[in-house]
Amino acid sequence: MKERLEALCEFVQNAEDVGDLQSATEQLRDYYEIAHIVYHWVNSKGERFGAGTYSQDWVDRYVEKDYLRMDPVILGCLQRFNPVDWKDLDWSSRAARAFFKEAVEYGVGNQGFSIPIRGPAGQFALFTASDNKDDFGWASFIDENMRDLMIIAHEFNKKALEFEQGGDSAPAPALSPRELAAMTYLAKGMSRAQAAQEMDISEHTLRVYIEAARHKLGAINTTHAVARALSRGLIVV
Amino acid sequence: MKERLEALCEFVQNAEDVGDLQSATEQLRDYYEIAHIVYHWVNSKGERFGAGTYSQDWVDRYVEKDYLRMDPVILGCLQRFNPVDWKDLDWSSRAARAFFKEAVEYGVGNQGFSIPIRGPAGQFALFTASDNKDDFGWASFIDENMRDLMIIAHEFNKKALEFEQGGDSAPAPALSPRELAAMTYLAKGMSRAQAAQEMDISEHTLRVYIEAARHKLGAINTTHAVARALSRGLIVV
DNA sequence: TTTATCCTCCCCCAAAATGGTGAGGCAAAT
DNA sequence: ATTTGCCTCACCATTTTGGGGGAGGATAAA
Repeated sequence: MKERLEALCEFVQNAEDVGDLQSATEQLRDYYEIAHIVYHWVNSKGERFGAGTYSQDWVDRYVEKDYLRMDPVILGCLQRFNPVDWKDLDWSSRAARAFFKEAVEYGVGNQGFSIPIRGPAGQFALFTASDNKDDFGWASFIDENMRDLMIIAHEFNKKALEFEQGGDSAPAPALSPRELAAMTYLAKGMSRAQAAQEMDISEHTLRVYIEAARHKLGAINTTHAVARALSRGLIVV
Repeated sequence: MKERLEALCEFVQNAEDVGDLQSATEQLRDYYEIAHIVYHWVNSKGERFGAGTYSQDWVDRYVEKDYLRMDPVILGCLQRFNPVDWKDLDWSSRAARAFFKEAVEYGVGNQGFSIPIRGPAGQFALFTASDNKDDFGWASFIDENMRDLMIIAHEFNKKALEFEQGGDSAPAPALSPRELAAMTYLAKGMSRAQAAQEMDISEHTLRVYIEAARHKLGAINTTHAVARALSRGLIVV
């Protein structure tokens, strides 16, 4: 059985387009003998992609109702690091319970397990397995397969990132040390005067760095430059 | 052997303080028979913690020289999603090569493998294994153990997050939709006037959002607020 | 139902940031 | 050896932000 999983991992690794990922989710679902496997991600431009085995009806419904903005699975995972069982999410609001009821009606399954994955520049993805099982059966399934699922989720995400970067590769301009320092201090909320004092240079000089960084980053003002430097992982606050 | 690994995973899971994580890195190093295992992380407040087997001399040297700001491993992983072999990083600059040379002299090892891990609220961590090996030996070590290392890294991070949240829970200030929109437009480089136009509200109203966001985020100016919103993953540009 | 949060609008004025232009010394890379 | 990039300093007028105040209506949770 493990060999089959290896093969599936390789299948994901060799995927050449989103269709292959779609196919991979179907194979995984069959392999695990559960209701659904879904992977979807949001790239740094806020565009969404998905591959999974949910029925088209449910996907349409989901998009139509803009459930993404209230789905407790999404909201919960956005604030979490570790994989989460759907049972542990916040279903307290009326809207959330109605949503869950509807999801079950559409065949999503009454049990679910979602793995959040984050990349640089705000990339966020979710890998989900769901099924109809009782609590005990689901718990033992998760216990047994969680780690494999995490590895597979990782493979999916690697691919998703490849596809994204294939689209347009931002060469990530390098900033000089002083420029980085300037950006860092500004990101910490210092004024130019304060940052200049911290760096022990004149405010005029500091401005030169800021402007240089702005140009390199293609930013139109300081806030924009700091945002880009952060997004691209050039500085850490 | 696998059982031993399981035991180590459990050891990490049962860690009660940073000292236990430290001890875990030592056991992992011995288990894998390599030079070093290091885990270090930056929490949402920008504080750094670490647990690992590097010599105190090297750690002191690293802090003293503020190598964090130029270490190609850190810089590279901040821009990456997937685990990376040190060989694949950017060592082109003179400073980077000098740094590497020095690191080797301090016994860090000439080969390394680092796994970047991201959590919500801008949490960022790095799990690193390093050793002295030739390219082939290292490659086969990585090939064989990468997945286990990823799982272990995940366990470390789970613990680190627990400790952080245990210390003092930063309640993760939630911004309202309009506040988020305002932050997003500002992060894109728009002026208040432009953002207001984009949101189809008066500039005065926009200012209310910006100030509300500033206060919620504990930021002292707009740039700071945008930086925090980005760091904490509240907005994506 | 009450309470809380959000959304929207308005005033004034001081302080800070921006944009454009210019210039010299120094180190590294080609 | 020449070019390129980095670090440092300066002035001007204009635009943008920041800080303080106050107020009404809608919506949603408790």
